[in-house]
Parts: sequence; structure tokens; C-alpha cells
Amino acid sequence: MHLAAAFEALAATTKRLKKADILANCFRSLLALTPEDLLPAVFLSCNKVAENMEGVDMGVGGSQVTSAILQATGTKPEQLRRLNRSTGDLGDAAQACKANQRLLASPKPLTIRGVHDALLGLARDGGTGSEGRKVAAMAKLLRACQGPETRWLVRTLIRNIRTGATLLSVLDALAAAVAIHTLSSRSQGRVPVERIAAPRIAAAQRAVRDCYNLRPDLPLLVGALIEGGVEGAVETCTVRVGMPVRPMLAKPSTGVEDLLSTLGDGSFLVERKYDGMRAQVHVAADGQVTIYSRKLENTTAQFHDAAAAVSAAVRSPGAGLIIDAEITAVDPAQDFRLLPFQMLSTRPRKGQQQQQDVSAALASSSGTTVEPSGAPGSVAVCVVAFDLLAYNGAPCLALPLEDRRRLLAEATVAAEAGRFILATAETGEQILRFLHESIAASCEGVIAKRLGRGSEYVPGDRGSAWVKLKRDYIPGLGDTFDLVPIGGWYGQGRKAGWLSPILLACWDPDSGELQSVCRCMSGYTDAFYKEMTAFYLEGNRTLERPPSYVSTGENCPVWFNPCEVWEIRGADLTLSPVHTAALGKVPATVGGSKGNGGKGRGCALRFPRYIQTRQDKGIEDATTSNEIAEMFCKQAVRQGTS
DNA sequence: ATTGTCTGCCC
DNA sequence: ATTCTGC
DNA sequence: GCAGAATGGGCAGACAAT
Repeated sequence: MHLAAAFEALAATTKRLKKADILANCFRSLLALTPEDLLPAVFLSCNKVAENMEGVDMGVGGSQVTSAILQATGTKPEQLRRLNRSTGDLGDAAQACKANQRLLASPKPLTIRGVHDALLGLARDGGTGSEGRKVAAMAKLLRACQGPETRWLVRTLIRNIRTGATLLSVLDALAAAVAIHTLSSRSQGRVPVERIAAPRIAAAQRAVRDCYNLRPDLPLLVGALIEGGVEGAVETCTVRVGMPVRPMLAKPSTGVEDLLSTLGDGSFLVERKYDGMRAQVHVAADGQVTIYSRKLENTTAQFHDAAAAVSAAVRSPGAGLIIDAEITAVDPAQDFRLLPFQMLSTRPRKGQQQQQDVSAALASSSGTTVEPSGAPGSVAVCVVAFDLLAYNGAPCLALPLEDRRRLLAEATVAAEAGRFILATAETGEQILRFLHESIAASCEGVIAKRLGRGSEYVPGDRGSAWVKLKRDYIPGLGDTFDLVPIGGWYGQGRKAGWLSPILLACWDPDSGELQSVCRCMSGYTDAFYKEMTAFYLEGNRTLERPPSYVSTGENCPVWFNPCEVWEIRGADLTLSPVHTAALGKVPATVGGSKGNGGKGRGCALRFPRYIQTRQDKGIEDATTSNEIAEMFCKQAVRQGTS
């Protein structure tokens, strides 16, 4: 399979231009010779099987793939584990297993389409016995691998290809390939197209990225490119109500000054950053509501009540609307107060099938009642709308933010208080005050958004028009924790050879225990990794089993002799099924969610990252479980779950 | 019927 | 989600 | 400053094992 050779070449260089060249050449030859292979090649290159909105899951991961490798190569589990540990890559490990293997009869060689079809086949299989069948199917593919194909098949199956090129680079390569193909077929290959084509290629790349951001649908895009080139794609790939648009994202900032300098001159608005799930809500002309997640999964089934709330709030869908929003958990019994993310995440993902549309909602406002519940017993939600991407069936992305917000306000009415609202925002310049108010109102922080010029909605962009600020981004504002490293795992990929992540614990003076709070793998420099790994592994500071005074639900391959304290920052504390910090000192359930059989739960830290080593502290000076319990309770009061 | 493991997705 | 690194 | 990579906590759901 000629794609494996391209991947091999991609992974062999760190140069971005060279990678672009390799992929573009690969796509060019497919375009010229077997265009029907282009789409599967594009999918495989960006490590996808299908678009997210199709809901296609292979349902296999490291564990099942490991079984398949064992089955296909006859390797001993212990041997494969050793190879995986030393190479830091299951694909490399499998490649090594396969290298010492000779087959009696070689099966049919793999093809791009054949592999992609096989992946779709994995996704289609299900029900009793499906795991065994999937493992067998993967083993069959692995047996047919030649040369470097094993590495790439395994990396594909575990969705971690590490070629150094992902979706954006793949799209750029695709655009370049199509642009050159178009030029060279017009000039019948007589002109050295690469020379004259550079600006044209850059334009094609911008156009193709735009296409994908407006209409993230690779089959549609690739089909249009083959049929009508870049121009054809631009015509085809447009915003349509009912089809997802890549959401615009916000860039993090470390403080007010940083935020302002990123935003640049000009006016802006600050908006609360609600801690829920992103929701792109499409209301079709016939009233049908579809909700897409940030990664463009169709989550309508999870949020029928949210869909109903939008139906009720929309005055008239006209030819269709697209609303950008955050869905948050709320407590109707406490005046629809916001509840923490962890509550929202307990919602069943597959709601009952029921039709929600505007006509039903209109009926409700004129007397008949529509029960806006999700699945029985699930937390109530509120749709917090903050932007409008299409109005009366037509995209309004190019309008300035203030105009989009005005249209959003005109198009909707908070019919049922607390189930649909517009995001709280203001145009004042007192960002820090607004940040504190937002946090007091159970929000994560704020997002500042440019107004006027440069405030268009740019799908897929994480640029400077939206800047987010959270308490824990600001040095000195958020909580930090002084935690003790108690164990670790062997790093993968670029962190092979280092210990990563590291398990960290707080100190419980009452029991004399170190209780785990989180794993951490962020915030360390490469130099720190080298030093730290040597400190523990070569410095004779590891143990066979965890010391008796260590308490955790985790099982590390490497346990430390606990001896130092690291400062760790995080966003907030959650109740954990595996970490034991402050166990018994905090309530055992998250609000109304189900308990866990009386085992009790400890606290864990959300979004942990390393700040510095506290050389001045010993393990008994670490943050105590009592301090953690106190922080958790304070936070619960703020969040309305106490 | 219950429990444990794995996956995929949210942040 | 957060962070670091090479281009 | 972008793009890529390596990972964080934690949930529901799908299967397998008991």
C-alpha cells in the first residue's frame, strides 16, 4: 500500500514543508491514477474513518489491538509489553513482532480502499461476540501487512498515527494536489507547474480550508474537488441549516493585559464562560431541531429537552436558524441555578426518540403543555445562546458580532425562564470585576470578543477575536496544590524513555497517608523529564509495590519512594472514582447523581499541570486532605451542590 | 443480574 | 481541556 | 504564532466475565 510508504517518509522528517510535499505528491498520484482511492487515503491520512456527524465508531482501542497483534504474530504478551514499553509506540512494537515472522502463504496485499473498508466493517460489527470478531478481523489485516504497513495499520487502529501531519496539513496537501493536477492537465504537463503555481497553491489551500470549516464533510469536499476542482468545492461546500459548521474557539490568556493585547485595539464585549457542553443548535424551516457537539457529533438524542427549549424560544424558524450555545446543567428547584459540569456529564447519551418541533412548542405557549424533560431522572439543562450563524436560512457569519447578537435576541424569546437564556455579557472595560462576578455565578471565567471590524464568525478558528480568561490561568489567582509524586507510567511517543504521567498525592495528617489527587503530564519541559526520570529510575528511588501509607485506586507500573513536593495548578476539584484525596471528608455523591455502592469517593483535580518543584517542602508540608476537603466544600457552596 | 474492562466523548 | 516544542 | 503531540478527570454505554 503506497500510503504506508508516504507515512513512513512523513514520520522521518520534522520539516513542515517537506511533509507537505510528501503528502501532496501522494495525493497527486492518486488523483491521476486512481481517484476513487483519494477519499479513503484522505481519511486514513488524518486518521479518521468517517466524519464525526456520521457516528461511526470502530469500537476498538489499545487493548483489542494488542490482542490482535498477539493473535497475528504469535508473540507472547510479556514480550509485546516489553516492546511497547521500550519503543513507546504500539505500532513500532507490532512492527518488531512482525519482523521475526515468516508466513507460509502471503495473503493478498492490502489496498487503501480495502483497509478503509475493513475499518468501516469494524464499526459496523456489534453485539455479543463482536469483540472476538473484531480482534480476528484486525489480526487478518495484520497478517496481510508487508514492510512498514504493520506500524501504520496499528497506529491507525488505535487512532494515534503520529506522522506529524493531521487534518490541517492533510487539507493543505489535498488542495495543493488538486491545484497542481488542474494546472498540469491544462498545460498537458509541459510547463514546470511547481514553479508558477506557488501563489495559486496558497490560494487553493485557503479556499479548501474555508470549505472544510464551513462544511466539514470530507466525502462532499473530495467529491467536489475531483469533479470541479477548487472552484467546484467552493461552490459545493457552503453552510446549510442542518449540517454542522466547525465552531469558532477562544484563545487562552494569562491575564487582563495579555487578553487586551491579543484582542488588539477596538471595542469588545466580555461574556461569561459557562461550564457546560458546546452546542450548535440547528432549527430547520420545518421546526426540526438538531444539536451538534464541539466535535460535531450529533447529540440531539442526549438533549431532547434542550431541543424543546430552543423550539419554545425561537419565535419563528423562518427558513432556518443556527444558534451557537453552551448547554449547562441547572437546578429548577433553586431558581435554575447553574450546576457543575460533572452533573451535566451524567446525562444519558441516548434519549428516547421523540419529535420536538416548533409547532409543538407554539402549542405549549397557547395552553397545551409540552413536557420538556430529558430522560427520566436526568439533570435539567439550560441552553445558553451566545451567537447566531444563520438566520432565515442564510449564513450570517460575515456580520459583525453586535449584529449577530442583535439578530439572535430578535429571533428568540426566553419563553420558559431558565431553560433558554442569552449569555450574560457586557461591554464595559472592567474585565477583572466581570471575571469575579462570573465565577461567583458558577461560571468558569470570561470570554472577551472583538466587536465591529474583525469580529466575524470564523468557523474552525482559534484566533485573536475571542480570548478566554479563567481564574486558574492567572498566576496568583487560582488555587495551587503542593503534591507529592508517588508513582509513574512509562511515556509514549515523544515521551518514550521518560516517566509520564506522574501520580501525585496530598498528605493526610490524620491517617499518615499519601492520598492520590491526579496524574499530571503537563507543564514539564523536556529537560525536566530527563532529570526527573533519572532521579527516580537511576537514583534508586523506586519500589516494588506502593508503600503501605500510600492510598490510591490507581495502579502504576513504577512506584516511588515519596520524597519531594511539586506545586501543581488546576481548575477545580471533582469527586473521583479512583483518587482518594480527602476520602471520607467530602460527600460521597455529586449532587443528585448516583453513588458508587458505598465505597466513597475522594477528590481529584481537573486540568492539572506542573508549576515548579518546592525544594523548601518535605512530604509532610504537602497540601493536606483537610485543606482539599475545605476547598471542595467552598466550591460546592459556589456551585450550589452543597 | 451484577461487576469489570474498554472505548469514545465531553471538558 | 493544558502545555511544550520545532518550524 | 501555528500545528502537532502527549497526555489530564470523568462519565455513559457496550461487551465480556462471573
